[in-house]
Amino acid sequence: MFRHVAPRPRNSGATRAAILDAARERFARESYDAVGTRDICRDVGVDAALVPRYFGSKAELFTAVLDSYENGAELMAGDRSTFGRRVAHEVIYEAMNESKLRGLLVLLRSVGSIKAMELVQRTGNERFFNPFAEWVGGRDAAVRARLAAAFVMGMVVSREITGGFGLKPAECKRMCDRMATILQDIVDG
Amino acid sequence: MFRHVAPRPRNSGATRAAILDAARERFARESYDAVGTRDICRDVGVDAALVPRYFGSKAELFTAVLDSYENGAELMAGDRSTFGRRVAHEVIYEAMNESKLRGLLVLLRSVGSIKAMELVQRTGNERFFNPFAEWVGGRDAAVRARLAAAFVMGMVVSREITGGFGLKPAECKRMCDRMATILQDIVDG
DNA sequence: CCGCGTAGTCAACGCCGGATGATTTAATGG
DNA sequence: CCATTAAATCATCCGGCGTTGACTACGCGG
Repeated sequence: MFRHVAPRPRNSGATRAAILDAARERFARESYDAVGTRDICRDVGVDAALVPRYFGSKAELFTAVLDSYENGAELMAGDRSTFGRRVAHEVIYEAMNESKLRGLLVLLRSVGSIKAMELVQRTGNERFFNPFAEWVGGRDAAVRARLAAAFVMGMVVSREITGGFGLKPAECKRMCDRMATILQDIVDG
Repeated sequence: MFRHVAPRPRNSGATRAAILDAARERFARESYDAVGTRDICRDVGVDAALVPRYFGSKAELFTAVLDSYENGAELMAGDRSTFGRRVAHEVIYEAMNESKLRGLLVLLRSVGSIKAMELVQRTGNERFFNPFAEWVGGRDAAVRARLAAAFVMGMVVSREITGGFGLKPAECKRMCDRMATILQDIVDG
């Protein structure tokens, strides 16, 4: 047979990075259990045996993905006074595929798999909730961070469960406004 | 060998019900993908071949579980003016194992499995969001129902992801109060 | 241009999932 | 008390999973 595509140049570093990238994509769409190493490697065009070779195991690849997302930073980037509006808009209007909040998706898709939750819990606390609480600051920062983060995650989950919000554009706008207000109130104190 | 336990009396209806019950339990704790028919049937003490026999397939057993939960009703039962306090307390303090909100767990554990989401979407809309929106009532009922439900689900997810809230009792109480206020505000208009 | 080291593939393993059809076991009515 | 019928089990299939170790082929230094 003819070779129709250029063969990937042999470069272990680049290949490893490509696998990590494909894994980020996959794990943002489906849970740890649902994604197979064969799926990931098919996306890259390499053999599945490279996962244990480059990462040790599927679980370690997953934690590498978790570490690759600056989970907290994505929420915290930007002006503080527009936090509510910014995040609400992101959650409701932006396709999560290209959203800055995709790191959150990886986290919340783990709900339901004991295996995945074990891998996620440390990241969830150390890398997301704690930094976010610090950013929130003020009285009861941990509490308010919890509330705000939960609201964001809940909206995402709610949308995923029903495949979109099923609302008219005008309703969507009002929902966005209200979500923004609630979030901002929480963050402001 | 001796027989140590009394054999289950042969009754297809009761056995079917027992399997459904065990499945409710399992699917409230782990996702569709993570739970195997063998797990469920081991809980009951019967052979895994009974799942396809009595329910057709694992997927149909799962939808039977979804239908068995009166998802909306659990949120809506009780006095309207205490909705916020009631639900907040339920989410934050009650072990989800015996909570009336367990039906919700089954729904949100599906986030992460395309297979499960296909099975869940209709239930999510028809059996949860729509009735809840009707119960909420008033201006923008659908919007406000979405917001309230998302908040509840988010708090559950957030707690699961980090294995508890990691807050001091006093903080927990303040979080509960604030959550109650926000929820009540949404439901009130 | 050749050989050596390594990047990548390949075939296979062991395991576990859901499903199937034949077989055994228990309850029931005559 | 036996025959019939339904209930439950058993052995098995098929496919997919993550992982392994042996193999192949590329690319670079001499």
